[in-house]
Amino acid sequence: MNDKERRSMPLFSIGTVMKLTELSARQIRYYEENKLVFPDRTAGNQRLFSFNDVDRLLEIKDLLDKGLNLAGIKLLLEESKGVKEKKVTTKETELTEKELRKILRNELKQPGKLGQSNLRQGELSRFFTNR
Amino acid sequence: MNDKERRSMPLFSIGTVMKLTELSARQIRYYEENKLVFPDRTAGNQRLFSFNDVDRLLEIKDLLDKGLNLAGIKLLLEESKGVKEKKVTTKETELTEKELRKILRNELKQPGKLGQSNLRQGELSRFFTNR
DNA sequence: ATTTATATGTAAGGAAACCTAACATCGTCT
DNA sequence: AGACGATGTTAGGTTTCCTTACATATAAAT
Repeated sequence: MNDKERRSMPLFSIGTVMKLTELSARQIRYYEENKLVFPDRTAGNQRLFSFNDVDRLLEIKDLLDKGLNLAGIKLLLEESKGVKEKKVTTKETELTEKELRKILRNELKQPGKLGQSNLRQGELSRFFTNR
Repeated sequence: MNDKERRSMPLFSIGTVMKLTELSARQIRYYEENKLVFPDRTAGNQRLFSFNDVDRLLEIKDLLDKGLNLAGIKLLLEESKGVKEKKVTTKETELTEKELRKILRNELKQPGKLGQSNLRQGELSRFFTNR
């Protein structure tokens, strides 16, 4: 079992994730609905989250606090996820990318804000795993 | 949040622990009943296990495979838990300790056996935490 | 060879946690 | 005012978990 596997193991119920991230169940499910996280499911269809999922949720929370909207966050997360898939940068994607720039310019002009959560982005996996 | 806290954080449902340890719910609850593990509880009385709890269960499983009984395992785990509390080694404790020796002598004479679980004792926390 | 004790399985009834879907609300942008 | 995005809340249903009790298999003691 390597580290990658460990961090993507489905371990946590939504209740535990709520405490870990201080997000509501509604929020977590809404982010999933918008393709920002992809928790596993039990045989009975209940969500099971991994360390990676929790980290991702903390990141989402952080970016929301900074004024981004979910569409922008999704693009950011996809982008950072690797420069792969560089092939078909369709018009559609181009538009949304332009949108992102606009959003970043428009919304990120009020820097700082506050946005302090119980756990910070990346902290969970740093704490619990070996890299 | 230090490492000790991390490892004792109540995180896992019994369902997750079952998969992690390959023990049945019955077994896990029975070990708790016999004071071998002490999982937390949610507000609604459902068990929540920490990394330490899971490690402990793996250790129990290992020792059971080696032929020890729960009483012996309990003594072993308490003993290794620190040489503190050395004060009142009551007659009662002495007897049970003598008992343990006997059990160890009697039952541990068939060494090896097999006892290979999915995860080995201590492995979980080694994998998931930084020490 | 019974009896006794230990460890585990299984079933029943109930409670907690979770699920989806729908509607409500609140703030921001147009 | 209206539309949209993000979240709250509620309802009805399902899954998971709880305790308790009884059954069983193996090993130990009588």
